[in-house]
Amino acid sequence: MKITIKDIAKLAGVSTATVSKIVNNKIDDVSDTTVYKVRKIIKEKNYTPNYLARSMVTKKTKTLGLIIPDIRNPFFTDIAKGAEDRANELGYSIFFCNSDDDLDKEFTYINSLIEKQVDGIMLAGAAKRDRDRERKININIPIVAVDRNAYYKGIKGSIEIDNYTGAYKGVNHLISKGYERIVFVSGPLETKPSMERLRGYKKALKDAGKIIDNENIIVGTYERNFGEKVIETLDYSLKNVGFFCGNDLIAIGLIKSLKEKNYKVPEEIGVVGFDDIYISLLISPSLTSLRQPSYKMGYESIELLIKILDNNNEEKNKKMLKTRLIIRESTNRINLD
Amino acid sequence: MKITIKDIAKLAGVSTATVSKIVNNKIDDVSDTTVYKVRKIIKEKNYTPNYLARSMVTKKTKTLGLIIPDIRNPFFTDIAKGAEDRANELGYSIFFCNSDDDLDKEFTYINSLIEKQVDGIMLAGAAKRDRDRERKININIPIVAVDRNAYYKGIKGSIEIDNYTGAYKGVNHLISKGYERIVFVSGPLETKPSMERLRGYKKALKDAGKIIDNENIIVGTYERNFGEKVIETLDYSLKNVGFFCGNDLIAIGLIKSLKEKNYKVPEEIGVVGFDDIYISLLISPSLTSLRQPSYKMGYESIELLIKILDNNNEEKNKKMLKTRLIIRESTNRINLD
DNA sequence: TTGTATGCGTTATCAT
DNA sequence: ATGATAACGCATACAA
Repeated sequence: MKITIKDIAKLAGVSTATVSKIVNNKIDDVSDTTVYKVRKIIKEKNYTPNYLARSMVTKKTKTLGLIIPDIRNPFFTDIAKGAEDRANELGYSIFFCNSDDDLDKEFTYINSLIEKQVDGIMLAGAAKRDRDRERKININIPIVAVDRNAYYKGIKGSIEIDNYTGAYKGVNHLISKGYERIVFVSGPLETKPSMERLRGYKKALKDAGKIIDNENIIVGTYERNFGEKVIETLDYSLKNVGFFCGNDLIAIGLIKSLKEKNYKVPEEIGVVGFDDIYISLLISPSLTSLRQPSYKMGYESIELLIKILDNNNEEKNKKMLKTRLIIRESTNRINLD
Repeated sequence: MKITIKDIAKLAGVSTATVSKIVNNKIDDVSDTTVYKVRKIIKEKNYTPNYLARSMVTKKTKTLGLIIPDIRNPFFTDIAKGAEDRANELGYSIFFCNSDDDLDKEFTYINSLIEKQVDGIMLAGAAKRDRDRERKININIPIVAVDRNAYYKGIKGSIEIDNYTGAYKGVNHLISKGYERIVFVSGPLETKPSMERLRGYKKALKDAGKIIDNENIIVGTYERNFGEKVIETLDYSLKNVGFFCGNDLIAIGLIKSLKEKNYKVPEEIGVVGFDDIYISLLISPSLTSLRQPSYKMGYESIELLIKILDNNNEEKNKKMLKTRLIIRESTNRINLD
């Protein structure tokens, strides 16, 4: 039988109200002696409050939901780790949900999280969105969107990456390395990151005096599998082509297929990824990529979410973090300019 | 204001008791007409029960805890994914915890999970254990141990891998490929998997008529970093050496350092990993490894845990899964035998 | 400074 | 077949 506040009250010869105050540190008008006495008994009896009962009356569960599209993508794993660490530091627990990039599954999870009365949700949304359906869902708890876009009513803040500048830097790097045709192997254009990267890609081409050709924009999913298949779909020569990829998984798949076809990377073909997941360092040739502060994104998203919950959110609830170009072997050839 | 069972009762002109019965499908002695009437109103009003209140009285939260050592290791990521999928299918939510292979952190998480009244815990324990301290913790909910060993009182079942046979197969493969000196680069020997693999390693050597030399057993952590440093510590020639590694991360680090020192893998040196994480396919040379059914381990652990919760656990609560040797480039040389 | 009483939303027991 | 009511463990408004 678990010990309750009543037991403590009886043992201490005080009321449950007094014990409750002491447990919650609202001891402004409780005498030092009773505080001492009760604390001692609490310690002795190893009493811990029942969270469920507490939540019933406070309407707060100290619990958050975390929804990410793909736990197998190290980028999201890092986000999750950052989120978990910060939540833990602030005394929150996290319900963990994997949407598999499926909006319906995301809906289901959101409902289930609301039923379980989480205080808030941190969401990296599924790729394909549906503005109308999302708007219809009645969400009365705050959501912080991270990385991906979403349209729920509950969204009260977001942590993003400067994808536009990141893409610009990556494409520009390929151009400066003398690759002639620059191909963008994009993730789903429904996602804001992809849209922004496309913008950056176009701007970089434009600034370099290159023409933008739709033939050079290939759209697929954020999966390695897509990267592996991509060259099969191209009907032009891959001589001196620079590939700018939507993420590292795509780039890794692409490099794999290029090697199998005996293309030389980086001599003939350059490849740039996005995310800088740790595998990118390990493959051969190692991958030039745009490093995202993924752990930080998770960490700060939870921080923002809890700040919103505490209503200390006078500051703006939108934050944009920077990327950094990490140059490795996959583009490291002598500049032909 | 959220709608409650009382509201439904009032609208239907029945008691909350009746509504409760219908909500929980205990309708043996409720008339069809009231069932129909109440169900209709529930649907109209979009009523969902308050889980906290329900849990207060049923003492069940339909919530589980999942503790793993390292979310950044794809092996555990896969376990987590399997766990989440099965929990979701069975109507449970998962609190997700990362112990960073730190026993103290594991303790803290277990306490916090118990406070949050999870129904059970699935645990892949931190590497270093402390039998005495573990035994002292009073745990009144079932724990299923997966992969790693642990000594808590609450442990009611386990899902393991046949590490002994796996190691035997891996070492035997190296021997059959003609590598002369077989070195075991082990993870922490406090973990049962490492102990079992050591047993398998020794048995394979013995069966091949080789002597067991402690100089050939290097112990470290399950991290890539350890693998990268390992050859620095060896003072014998690496000519024709076969490395059997405690996991793939170690093997990947080892291969990286071997390449940097211009050793030829697999011609001069063979490397076998353990886990077969997906990166092993992508590095160069690709890694021969022992595939573990990691997703399945997570999936079945949750299944077992919930079975124990439901008291349908007449079957034995211990299961041992098999490994499979996946041969790739890192050992693929012409047999010198 | 302390205690009493009520309510949070549900399930379960026992009458009716 | 249905309903009244206690109980779960706590926080809080208000009274003392």
